[in-house]
Amino acid sequence: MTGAKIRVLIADDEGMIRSALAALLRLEGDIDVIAECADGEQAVAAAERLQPDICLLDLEMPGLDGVEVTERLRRTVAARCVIVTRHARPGVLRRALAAGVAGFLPKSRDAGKVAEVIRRVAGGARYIDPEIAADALSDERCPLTNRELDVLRLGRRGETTAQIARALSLAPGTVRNHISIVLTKLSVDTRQQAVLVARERGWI
Amino acid sequence: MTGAKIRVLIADDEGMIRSALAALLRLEGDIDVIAECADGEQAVAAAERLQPDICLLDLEMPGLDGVEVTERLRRTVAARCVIVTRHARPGVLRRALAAGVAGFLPKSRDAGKVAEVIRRVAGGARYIDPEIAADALSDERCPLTNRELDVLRLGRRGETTAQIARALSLAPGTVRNHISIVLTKLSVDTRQQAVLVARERGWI
DNA sequence: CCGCAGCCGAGACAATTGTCACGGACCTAG
DNA sequence: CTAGGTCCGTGACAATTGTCTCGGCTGCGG
Repeated sequence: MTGAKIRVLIADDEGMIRSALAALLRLEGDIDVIAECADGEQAVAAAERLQPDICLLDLEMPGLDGVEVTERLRRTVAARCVIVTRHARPGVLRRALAAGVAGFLPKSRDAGKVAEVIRRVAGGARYIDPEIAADALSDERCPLTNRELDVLRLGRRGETTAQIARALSLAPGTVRNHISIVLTKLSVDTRQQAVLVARERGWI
Repeated sequence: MTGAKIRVLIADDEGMIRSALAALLRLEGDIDVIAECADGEQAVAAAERLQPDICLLDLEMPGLDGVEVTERLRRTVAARCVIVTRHARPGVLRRALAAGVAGFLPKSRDAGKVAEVIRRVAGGARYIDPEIAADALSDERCPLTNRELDVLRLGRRGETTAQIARALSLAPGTVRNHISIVLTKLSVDTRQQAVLVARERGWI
């Protein structure tokens, strides 16, 4: 034998994929799944307690998302984090890299890839999905200003102008003005479309 | 041995879960995964060609969704369909049952459950997730009329009234009227919120 | 100090969206 | 057949949203 197994923590809010990945990884001789978590808080708590080698984190989770978990763990746990996500966009990748993740894999890839990435990352290398990385290089930065992002975020769920204005202590006219600029910058006609585009690109 | 293996077709647009489920099912001695499809159209084509015993269909897929695939196959293929979904709401279950699905399983369940459900359904029984079934009994029906659903669906992505009206060959006023009634029925203030609520409850 | 550029905030105006009252078509019970 | 119900379509009106122009503030390089 070549040494201890790689100790892996898995966090994903969707039970079916969490258990499926865990089952497949357990079939690998060199990997030991030591924890399965359904949300970010659980993942942080379990990681601090068990000190895994690798954390395999879903990006979209209630409470803390995968990148936020990575940030929390950076100071307290030596584990290297791999982010798995269904919405693999350049903006998301940038955010993940800034948080110090060691691996980034979209869920469109084959499940077998997961074990491969875990091995590479455990060996000290980083693994960034090449396709998303290429997109990230050829893609421009978010053209929206902070205030514009605030307004867009507050309007994410169809909130009315008046509600957004109250939440930010602004005149309604100002909110409409910001939104108008957003619509121009993203070349769309309604705030709902703006929200979709911004989400799509990982800006909100 | 007890007979031929159960021939299963899998359709899910998310590669990771599709391949993970396929890999796990292949480990079962009595199940044979004969096709993996990434969308509804592929699933229909493959099912008509291969005549599987069971179709394991994700609900959320581009193009045809799982329920629509079930409807298409009802006349041409003897396969029994199992729907797997991440948004398991009573409305969705009702729609699935109306289409004649034989199994309904939310993705929050353990991956091991999938093989169990496939066996039961292949044996002629139906399997409906008990928790969702209970919800469906105690929950009210969609109060929206067909036309109102049309309008809401066409406006799903923030389309403008004029676009919806053109798509349905209606006067803009009519579209606004339908939307107004929808807003009243769902007690919300904007069409975007109406879309969110309707999606949440599985009505669109 | 000045000019300049970018961002924020605001109000006036125009366009779009939401509300209301109405008429016609269809079905069903009496 | 007739009354009462529901659904669809429509236009007039009101409310909200989007566009435009403006002024104040800050930071930066002459």
